[in-house]
Amino acid sequence: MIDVHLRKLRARSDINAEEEQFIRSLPTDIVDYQQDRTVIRHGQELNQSTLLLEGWMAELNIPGDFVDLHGFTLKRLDHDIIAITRCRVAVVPHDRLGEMTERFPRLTRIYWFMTNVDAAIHREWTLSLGRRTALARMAQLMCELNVRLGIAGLSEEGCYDFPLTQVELAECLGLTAVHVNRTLQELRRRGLVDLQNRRVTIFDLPALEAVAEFDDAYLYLDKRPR
Amino acid sequence: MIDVHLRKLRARSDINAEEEQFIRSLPTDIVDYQQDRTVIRHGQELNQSTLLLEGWMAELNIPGDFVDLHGFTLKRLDHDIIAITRCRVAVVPHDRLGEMTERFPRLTRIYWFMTNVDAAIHREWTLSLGRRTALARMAQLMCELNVRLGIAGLSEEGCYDFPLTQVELAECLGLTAVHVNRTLQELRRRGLVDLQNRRVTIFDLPALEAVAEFDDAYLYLDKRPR
DNA sequence: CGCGGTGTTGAGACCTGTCAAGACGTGTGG
DNA sequence: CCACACGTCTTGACAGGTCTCAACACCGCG
Repeated sequence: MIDVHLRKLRARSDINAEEEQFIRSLPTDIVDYQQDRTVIRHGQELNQSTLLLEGWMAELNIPGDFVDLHGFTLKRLDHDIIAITRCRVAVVPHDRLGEMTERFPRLTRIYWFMTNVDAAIHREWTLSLGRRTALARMAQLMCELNVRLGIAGLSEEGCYDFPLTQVELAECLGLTAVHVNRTLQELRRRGLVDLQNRRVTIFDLPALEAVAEFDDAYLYLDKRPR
Repeated sequence: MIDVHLRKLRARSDINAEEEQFIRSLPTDIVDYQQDRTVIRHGQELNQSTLLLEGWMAELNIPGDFVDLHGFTLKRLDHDIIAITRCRVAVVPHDRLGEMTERFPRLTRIYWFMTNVDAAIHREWTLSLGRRTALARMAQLMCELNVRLGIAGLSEEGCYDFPLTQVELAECLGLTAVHVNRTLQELRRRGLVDLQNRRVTIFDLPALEAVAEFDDAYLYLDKRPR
């Protein structure tokens, strides 16, 4: 179950057997959440982190993501995290992560790195919101998710499940639902991509990337010693 | 010189004598940059990080900020960093930071925490760009800088130096320079804040915070064990 | 069958961008 | 000292992207 997480790590860093074993020993519990459940409330004191195994959570967290790894050092979040779909998560107590920082410096750097990648994605969104039109932002989101879901093994030939409603999608993009609707129509009209029945189908990836001015540098997909 | 950085750390975490000594031993060099110099180019391979001691750098880095601490694990940046003013920095080789992760787990968690705070600030900006008007965004920027510069000892009674031109400010806020100009006039007209001669003067902080819907939770100013 | 959530469409308003021009200040060279 | 260039700030008129409000269609579900 946790393999999707290891896949995500290994897209950016090598993980040796000892490290893998430690990672696999991190969770103490597996918990399921119903759709629309508030999983983490902002301000709430945290002593554990949440590794998403199945389902989607707000802020576009997908399987394999450590949705509140930053909570390990922040000790509380300044935003809520909501289960967009029914979800299954692995619970990792902060004590274990603290132990990691004591015993596995390299793994610590790797997880530190992962939170920095999350931050880089948010920086890119900030740029996107400031400088791009709704069409380009939407296109970029589709491109980014195609890559991230591809790593998780959840995207095939430009098709992937996308469980957000247009209202939720609008919140992600800083738009209104009405404008999201019109933007989606425009993307379909141009033959780039379609979103129907909670599923994205990319017809013309190069053209979509061009509209989005997509450059995957900010996803840090190259392996380097960390 | 590095005291401004320690002040920033101590606003959020206790630092003991041994840790302080190690922090003070981190830099190997002090370097000056001229105004408008590109300090770090995106994509460039990094083996050192840059601790800003004096001056401002792009993305609103102020004295005390580790402008590319995330570069320690990312190994390259996806954006440039430019000296907005003449700057003085301390250079910290990644080897030393690597050593920190081996020998000082608590300090590692604290610096990890600091990059997560930077990320939280960017998340807040993302929200801001998506949901707030130009007026509210500008107001929030002034509020945030008042707090951050206050910690650095560079703000007094709501007055602080602010070296950005309106063009640069526009880039930060995702606006045009023309609209920044009009927004500044509106803020002044309302008696909230003024920006003249590269200096911000806040007349009515509570009202400014109200316009900005400012809540400093995302700056994580409370001390907790990390 | 009715209801709520979701998706779709239209009309008009508003915020912000674009383009263009001028004012002001500062430093440089003659 | 003046003339000039340049960056920055300011203002105006207009265009365009996005929002708001409202209404309606569709659909799964109780």
